[in-house]
Amino acid sequence: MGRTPCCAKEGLNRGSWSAWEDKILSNYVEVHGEGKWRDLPQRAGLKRCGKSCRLRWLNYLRPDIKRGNISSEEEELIIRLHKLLGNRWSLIAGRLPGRTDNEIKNYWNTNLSKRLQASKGQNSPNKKVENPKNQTSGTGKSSAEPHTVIRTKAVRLSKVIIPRVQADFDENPTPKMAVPTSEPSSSALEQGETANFFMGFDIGDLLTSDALNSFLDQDEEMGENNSNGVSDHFPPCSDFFAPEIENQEGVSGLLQPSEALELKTLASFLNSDDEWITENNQVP
DNA sequence: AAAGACGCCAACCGCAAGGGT
DNA sequence: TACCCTTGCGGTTGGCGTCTT
Repeated sequence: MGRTPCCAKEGLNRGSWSAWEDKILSNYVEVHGEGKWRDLPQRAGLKRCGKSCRLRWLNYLRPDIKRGNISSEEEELIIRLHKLLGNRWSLIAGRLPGRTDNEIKNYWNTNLSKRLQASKGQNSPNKKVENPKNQTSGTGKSSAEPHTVIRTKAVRLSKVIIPRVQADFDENPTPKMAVPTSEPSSSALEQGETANFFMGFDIGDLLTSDALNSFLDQDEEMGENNSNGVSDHFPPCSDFFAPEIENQEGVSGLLQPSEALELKTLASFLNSDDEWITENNQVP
């Protein structure tokens, strides 16, 4: 017996939101701010569960939501970030201002995954290109062909995972992907300036568009990808990001303030005595 | 024109983390 | 330490519009 759904209470509305409900929710959040979602429906006078309200606000009603089609630039970024991050939709969405994780997830499942699958099929002539109609990712409505589904748990990132990196930051100040070594390098990490680097990239440089692109390009070049399209050579990039720190000023550039904070957090983590985990999940 | 198949996407679900007590 | 509550995440579903036959 599973847990009763959050909207199972009798009398609560489900399904599509009416314009009237949207207005009530928008007005309430604009006045009282986000948060306290559980109490919100009662306070606002909505017959919805808090979870539903939160989702509606985040995916549809927020004022900074960008409407309209995904541009080619955005699409390219999604593809590259997915290659790097896997199905970390919220992280990918964080790099596309105004886009939601749900929107990107849908766009990926309905457009990009099929297109990439088809192009892969073209690259390997022995493989038959399957009918895209048989490849809907999750509907279960039309999957006549069996296919492998890579599933990941929905988890929040709570630990910073430190890669084993070359200790040559001092000699190579220019952006360069560090190569994992057999031993974690403690000497470089003990030095203060190491905190300015992230996998061999200058953290300040990573906050610019060009450097981020360079970073993504080099990640793509890092050896084989696994079946999920994620580099096996390094753990997913997101594993290096620490949780956001509140009340710090962001940094302008392609990255969003929270991402800048993530890098800042990593930088401070490199100098901390907190838990260290290598790419093999071993504490050095 | 009608019916079935298909595609898209908003919304829902279950799970996990983190904070509070 | 254990439990509860809140929040956030990715996977999945259902409804509706469009396309095909």
